[in-house]
Amino acid sequence: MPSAVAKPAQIFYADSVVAVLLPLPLAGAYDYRVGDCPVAAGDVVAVPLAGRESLGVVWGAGRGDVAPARLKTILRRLPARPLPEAVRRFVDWVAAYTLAAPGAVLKMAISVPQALEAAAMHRGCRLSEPPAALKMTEARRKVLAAAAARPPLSPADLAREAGVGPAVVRSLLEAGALTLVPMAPPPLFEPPRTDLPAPVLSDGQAAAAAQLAAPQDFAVWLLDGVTGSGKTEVYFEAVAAALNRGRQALVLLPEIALSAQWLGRFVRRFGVEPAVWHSELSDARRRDTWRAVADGTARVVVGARSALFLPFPDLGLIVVDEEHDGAFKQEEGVTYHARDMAVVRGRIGGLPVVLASATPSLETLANVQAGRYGRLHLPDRHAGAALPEIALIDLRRTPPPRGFWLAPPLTAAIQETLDRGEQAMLFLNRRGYAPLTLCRKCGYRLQCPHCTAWLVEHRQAGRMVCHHCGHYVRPPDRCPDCEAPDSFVACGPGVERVAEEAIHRFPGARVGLMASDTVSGPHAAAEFVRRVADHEIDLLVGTQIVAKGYHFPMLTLVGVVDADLGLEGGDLRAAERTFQLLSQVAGRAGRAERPGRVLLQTFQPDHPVMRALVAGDRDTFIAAEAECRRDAAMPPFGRLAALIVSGPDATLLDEHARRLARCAPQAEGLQVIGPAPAPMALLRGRHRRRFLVKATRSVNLQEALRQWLAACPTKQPLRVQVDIDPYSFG
DNA sequence: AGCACGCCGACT
DNA sequence: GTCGGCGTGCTC
Repeated sequence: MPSAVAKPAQIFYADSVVAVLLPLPLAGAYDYRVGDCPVAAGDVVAVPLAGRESLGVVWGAGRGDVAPARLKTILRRLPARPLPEAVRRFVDWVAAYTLAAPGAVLKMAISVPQALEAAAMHRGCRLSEPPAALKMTEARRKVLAAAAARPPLSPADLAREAGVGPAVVRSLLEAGALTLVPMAPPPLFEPPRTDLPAPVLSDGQAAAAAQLAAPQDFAVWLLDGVTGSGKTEVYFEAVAAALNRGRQALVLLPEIALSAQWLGRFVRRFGVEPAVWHSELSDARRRDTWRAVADGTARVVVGARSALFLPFPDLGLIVVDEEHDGAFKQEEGVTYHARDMAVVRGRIGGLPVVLASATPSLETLANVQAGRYGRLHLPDRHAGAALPEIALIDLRRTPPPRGFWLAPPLTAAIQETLDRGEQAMLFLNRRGYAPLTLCRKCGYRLQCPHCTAWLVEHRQAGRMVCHHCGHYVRPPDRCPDCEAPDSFVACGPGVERVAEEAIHRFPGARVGLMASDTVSGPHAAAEFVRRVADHEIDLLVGTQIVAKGYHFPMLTLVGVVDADLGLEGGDLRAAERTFQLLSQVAGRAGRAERPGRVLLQTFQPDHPVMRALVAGDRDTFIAAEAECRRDAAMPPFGRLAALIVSGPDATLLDEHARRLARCAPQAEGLQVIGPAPAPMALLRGRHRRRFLVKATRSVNLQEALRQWLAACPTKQPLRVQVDIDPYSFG
């Protein structure tokens, strides 16, 4: 169903009434009268709102449910490109699906107010008639020569080109030897080149690439291949094909800040950097990137989940890499799953969507089985590299020495690896020094005042930190409860403690610690990755950020300190997620010609996850998981929504939760469980209760929830948050 | 999301 | 007697 057939946009003239969607959490679009300037759907406009001015987007004809006397008139049309129809339909669809206010979803699409105003005028330096008495210097000569040889450049660029300081250009402008003339802004993104030599693909890769590169309307493909099988090269060919058809392409990655290696691969294939989109962009960069996407000069965007809401006028491909990754689920504000919404965006835009993973989600595999998605399988590691050998260390039989966390078989393997001059990695998905700190006299634990959580000691930072709200305190000198001095003792390992142990056990080795709080920001991460790649680090200790996408040729041993960690807590997806995470970590070991080895420390060597990892038998494990979910009518075989009610006062909250329970929907195929304390019963100072709503696939879950919430409205300061398809719940 | 309106405590 | 705290409610 191609939607590329452009309908001529309806134009609304003076005095007609249009609906304008405002980027606010309102129930719907507001009607406004059109002023002297005609507008069309998608136009960005400024409108009066409660005595102020707000931006908004013309959404269509007015709804006519507000008295004409109350209507206000659109103030002006902004010079931004109109929001494409596909994006507007996408906003409506996401709002209806997630039960978010349409305006709240629109806000994600026009989150860059400065991008909507006229672009600042760019000025370039051009040679003018030199004044008679211009004092000539070497630096000035260089600048004038540079200016003569080129089209106008900005003063800063001209100075750089001439190899002089900016003051020289300024003085020449003041002297009148150079004048500023208006110029087109320099392009921020060069068009990617598709004519560079593509890497040599294996037969399997080539077949998959050919399938993806073929012209197609909406279709979803699972690109299923083990770590190192060359999925990236394959989807790059799909990107190249989209570019050759004159379309834009979007690649979603779970952790954009950390993928300097990914960018390097892109540059090698396409000769230029793609446009990058994530939350840490500077305001100016964000504004310029948004505009470049809207006007089509950004041909390829790589970004985190929010890039899905960029105003692509001509999107021709979406790739979701590591599609199983939980980071695609947005949990705050509008709760949506970027992988699922990518599929929706593809359907609306009539374009193919590629979901790539070595360990696809059960949801995606179920869609493959049902025939909704196609599957392209890459069975082998590229260039004949062997898959790592995975073995278990049974902590019941070979425990570490008292007070240590690395068992003898693991330390022996690390020593061998280091002796061979290779690198090893220790993985533990737990930040800080120890997960638990308590008073050895009275058992007192330091708790976060705003959350249901203990404070975690971060020894490097000298703080006790809450991992949920960021609250921290200095470690107290004496127990706040029994006042015993220096009585706190760390229980269990965090990465800092494992790093400490590694330094102690392997005195000659250069140990590097990588966690999201020890390498802050993209630059620090890139520098750390470079040090590992250049073998300035022998033994790498890290949390899950080391599991994502890096590949270090000399890294041949991966030790998982606590493979059981993710299995605690009885979460629906605990086993699936542990399998995915440990598979991904294991994939860090050995590539190219050096075989890798993975050792998992576990107390549960018979657990299906451990057995599947050792046997390399993903499919049997997934089939068993799927069977459990089917029996329990849980996703992807049934539908699920979570309703979190929160408020500062627990008593008022419980009262309202009981009220909600009384008017809970009762329907065939629909079951409401709760209220129960939410997994974080206190978060950032708000108490939380949760309902789970289970439904069969035939039930209109959104409609049932809408009616429920309408029948039992929630008043400030209480709040309800709806989470359709919740991802994690204890 | 802002912003005004409105009703109860510490100051000129 | 006022200034101001933020709870509540509205914006076409």
